[in-house]
Amino acid sequence: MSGAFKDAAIRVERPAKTLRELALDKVREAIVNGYFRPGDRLVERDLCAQLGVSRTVVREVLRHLESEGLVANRPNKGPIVAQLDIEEAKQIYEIRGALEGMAARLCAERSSPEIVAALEEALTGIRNSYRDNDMAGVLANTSSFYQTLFTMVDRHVAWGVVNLLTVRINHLRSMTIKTERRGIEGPAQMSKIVDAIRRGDGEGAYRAAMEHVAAASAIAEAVLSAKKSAE
Amino acid sequence: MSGAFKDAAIRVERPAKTLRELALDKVREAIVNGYFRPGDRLVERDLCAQLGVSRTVVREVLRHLESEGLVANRPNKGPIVAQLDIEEAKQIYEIRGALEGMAARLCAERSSPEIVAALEEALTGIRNSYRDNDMAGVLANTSSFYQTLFTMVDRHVAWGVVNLLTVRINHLRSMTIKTERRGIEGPAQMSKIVDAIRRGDGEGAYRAAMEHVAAASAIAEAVLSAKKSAE
DNA sequence: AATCGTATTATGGCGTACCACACACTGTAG
DNA sequence: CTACAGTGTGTGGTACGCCATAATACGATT
Repeated sequence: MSGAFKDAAIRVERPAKTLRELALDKVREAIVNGYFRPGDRLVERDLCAQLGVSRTVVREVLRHLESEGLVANRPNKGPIVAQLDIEEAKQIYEIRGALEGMAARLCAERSSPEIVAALEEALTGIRNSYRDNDMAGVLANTSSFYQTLFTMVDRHVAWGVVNLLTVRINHLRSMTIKTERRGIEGPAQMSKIVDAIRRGDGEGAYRAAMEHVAAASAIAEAVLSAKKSAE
Repeated sequence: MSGAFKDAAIRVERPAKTLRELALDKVREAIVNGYFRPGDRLVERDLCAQLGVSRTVVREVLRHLESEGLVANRPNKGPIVAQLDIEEAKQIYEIRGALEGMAARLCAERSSPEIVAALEEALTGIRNSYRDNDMAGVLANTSSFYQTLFTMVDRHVAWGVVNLLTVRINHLRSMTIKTERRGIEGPAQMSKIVDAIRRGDGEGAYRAAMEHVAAASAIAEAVLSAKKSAE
């Protein structure tokens, strides 16, 4: 074997993302970070102009986002940015709890220094972002923490599900993490997860993960109902 | 108020499914029941002819199925029917276990005669379908059983997730239910779930649901590896 | 004859133009 | 003041064309 080629390490790494994928990312990002607000209409031809692509592409993007739950399609009236009602949000948190709990348990059961180290690295990232008041960083590192939880035990499908659901509550997440004391409690709860994993305590890791999500859910519910009554 | 119109009881019941939705259902069905086999190419222009719709519609349908995981898109080569590898199937079963277990626990915790009755009705449907050797009926009624489990406690989002994942393993399901003795063991396991719910035993319902899925997963794994080695 | 370069084909990616239909709005006539 | 017709906006859907790329077939050169 000629050594250098036995793995694909030198592959040219095609940036050949199709226009459709680029547009998809743009619009999704625009929705999750609030450029388009829930209830806003997404007029195809307007999007064409804003994105600089054709209607064909825009339509495919809208379909895709629809199946992700970020966009709602009203028959004969066109797509709008999906509204998140409180009931749905609670269910999403509940599902995340079940799946993240499952992943945490698996991590604990096959606990290893690598897993613990990777999780602690993400956790440090979160603490640093809080310290620097970098809320976008907090979100990113939190995602990274959970991604580690799932991928360390090769649960890519479950991670995909969690990721899919998470984008739908993204603006909620960005509100919960700004809550008073969350900068201390959040990392503390995650630290409990890591501790349980370190000592191989599956049940403890499961419960700790559930509790963390439950706390986030409670805050989200409070925020959401506060916002609702303010309208 | 003019009385007869105050509720929408006589509403025309929108036949207003768009062409796109019809086409989507057709293609999805064609994939899950094996008309298109894993690995088959899905040539856009051919599908246009077969479905009698335009390329725009076909493309949107393919994108949608891609995000459902039923279709895989190879860059610059076009879409094929997704191949299901054994690892992914196991993960899907695992997730179903976590979510169905969660739903079963919730049903048990707020146990009511309605819930039990609805579940038993679905269970009877399964038994009858087995008796009549109606395998399509078994699948439909099994879905119905789980749908009841989720919707009785208003977990529509979780049901959506399970449903989404289930279509990806549909042909596996149709193989597992044909397995010897499954016609007896399957309903027996589900009956244990209902029993636990009836007596309000959340933990028992959770475990029974997990066990049922685990059994299905084991059979699926056996079937899949047998098929693999046969190739 | 084997190999290498080139033409062809198949197909996806993308854009444009067009029509039909549903809905909201608006101004006008009764 | 209301009913209604006209109008504009926007989606649903179709047809067609162009370009880029991958695979294959074919032909030329050594």
